Amino acid sequence: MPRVTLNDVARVANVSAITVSRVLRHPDQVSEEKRKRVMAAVQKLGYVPDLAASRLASSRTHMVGVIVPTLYNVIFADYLLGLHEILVPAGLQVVVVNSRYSQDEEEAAVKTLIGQRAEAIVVAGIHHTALARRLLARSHMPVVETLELTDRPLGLNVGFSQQSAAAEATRRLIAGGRRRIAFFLGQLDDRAMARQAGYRQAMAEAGLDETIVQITGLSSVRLGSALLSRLLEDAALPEAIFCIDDNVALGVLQECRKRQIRVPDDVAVVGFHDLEFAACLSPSLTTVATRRYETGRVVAEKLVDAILGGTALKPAQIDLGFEIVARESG
Amino acid sequence: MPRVTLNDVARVANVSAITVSRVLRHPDQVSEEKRKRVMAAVQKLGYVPDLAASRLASSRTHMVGVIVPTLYNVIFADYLLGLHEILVPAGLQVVVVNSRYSQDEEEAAVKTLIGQRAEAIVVAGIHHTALARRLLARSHMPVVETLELTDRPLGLNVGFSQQSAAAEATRRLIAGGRRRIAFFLGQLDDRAMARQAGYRQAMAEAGLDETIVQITGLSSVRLGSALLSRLLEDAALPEAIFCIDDNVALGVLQECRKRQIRVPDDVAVVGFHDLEFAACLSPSLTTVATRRYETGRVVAEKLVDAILGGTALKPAQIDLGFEIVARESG
DNA sequence: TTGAAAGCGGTACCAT
DNA sequence: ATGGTACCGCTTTCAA
Repeated sequence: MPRVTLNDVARVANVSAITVSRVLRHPDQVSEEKRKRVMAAVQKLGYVPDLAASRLASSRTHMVGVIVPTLYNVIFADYLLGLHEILVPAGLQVVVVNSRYSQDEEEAAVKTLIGQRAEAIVVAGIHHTALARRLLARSHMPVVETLELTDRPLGLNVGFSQQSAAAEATRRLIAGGRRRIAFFLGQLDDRAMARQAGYRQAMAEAGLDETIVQITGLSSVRLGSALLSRLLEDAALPEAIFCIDDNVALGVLQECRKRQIRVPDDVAVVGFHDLEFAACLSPSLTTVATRRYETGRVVAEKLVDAILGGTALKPAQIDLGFEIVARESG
Repeated sequence: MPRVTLNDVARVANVSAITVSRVLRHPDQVSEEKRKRVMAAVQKLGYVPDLAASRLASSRTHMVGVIVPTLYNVIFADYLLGLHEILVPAGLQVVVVNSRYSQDEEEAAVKTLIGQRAEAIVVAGIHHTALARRLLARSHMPVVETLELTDRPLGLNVGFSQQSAAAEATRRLIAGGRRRIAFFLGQLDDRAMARQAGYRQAMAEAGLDETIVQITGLSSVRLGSALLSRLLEDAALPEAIFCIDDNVALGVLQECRKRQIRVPDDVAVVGFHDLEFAACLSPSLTTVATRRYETGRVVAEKLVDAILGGTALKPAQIDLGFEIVARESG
């Protein structure tokens, strides 16, 4: 199946190859007559330019690579939307690669994106394999690490302190008079680890004992339900439960309902992320609002400046912060 | 910033360029001594092959393009996971492009993917612009349409009948003695339209009046809550509410709780998709289970056969069906 | 096992 | 405004 090439179009339109190329990229540099002939030929043949050839000749790919650990979590959808909304209108394509919470898959993704000669790489998180770090550092391309803060950024770093956010939320519960506060989580990925550290820090500051309940697995509503059941198997109900995220918190709320446990009277429940449903649950969910969408936008704006301006991305750290949103659940 | 090329590696390793290429792709065809020298040079220089050049020379891209309308809906995460799990081990890269529920953006995505010379295109849905259809038909590449069934498939078609599923769920409510049944939805995308048609069909069959409440927007928990509030502004509570999906259903359940409306005693609530949380809500949610993950796997298996086997994708229609899951809510 | 040369499909550069 | 030519970085012959 012979593919339609620039030369095929040129032959049909009876012009040179370069003229076809110009019609497609700078139509105003070509006379109207030839332009029409070329466009007609393009239509007729169903010609679509080969981006690999274009990239090889021009060394432009118009492509930004974005590595995320999962697509199961709405927070990444928010974040990708923010990136998308700025990059696409600027003529840059967003290529999403899923690393499935594996540093090795992340390394593979980095190789792929460098191999594709992406014009920038945006990666969620700050922990990478040594080789991935080395490749990114050498790649001479703009690199952005997001959603956490790091002391040794590879380039730009936009996010917030997961640990401070968790510590702050825990301190608030303590200030509200709750003493026995449990921390519920699923898998211990980087961000979960940072939040757990924040919880432990706040508990230690107040001289309180930790209660950490973990069942490995992606965070989910079902997981929240299971975590509460697990805890109640061999312990009394705590005064508060701080959940790794809102999905888990929703599961806890459902399980409380099933067991006739009153929230917040019997137990306070706090989530993380302020997903869209948090405000309209009954009771509404107290949580930590994070700025995923803004993160995407800020990153994208910096990248557009750097890529289209042809300047290097200035290394910097941008802390977008977080906010504790107090609602009915605790 | 001069990029490291195959020739740079060859020079450092003191071999020819083609030998470096062989070491990277067919290591067993090269003597151990040279192989070691080459690998050392690759490491030292941080060489990453240019995929555009490779593609141009070999006409293989190892890339499958997948177009989805949104990343906000977990059903697409399930579906992508199924695709991922088969394609990646087979050495094929999954490139996800978001069309944001726009046929024009879908057409742009098709152009991009054809331009990238993806080895196959998988698109969610069966409605496309005329040009997108034409380009796909001409592209000579395997094309798969998913998650719905169509009479005129472009190639392979894997999914289920959204309309039948919705009609079936509605009939079940009717059979349970419910008469005044409302249908709640957000935006009227293709799949929403098909489900609405199923609801109307079942209501018409039974000679019942329709009550359709719509507020444009992505489906969400908040939307479900708003839809019930809207309905109750100028109508009595119906006997049942069939929601466009489980998120909306969850919103309805929360709003019911807030208003002290008992489910299923006062009103039955039915969702769509059987998302992970449906089973552990209280009351648990009756819904229509759909097979997103299996869809992804089946599609991927067929593609692997076609691409690696070098055979054309046999046009066919695969109906994966659906299942009504009766739980406490209705 | 190894290498030289041609060429994949475009674009940059320089003429005309 | 238009075209000729070299070349982007790699792989595919084909020969040695």
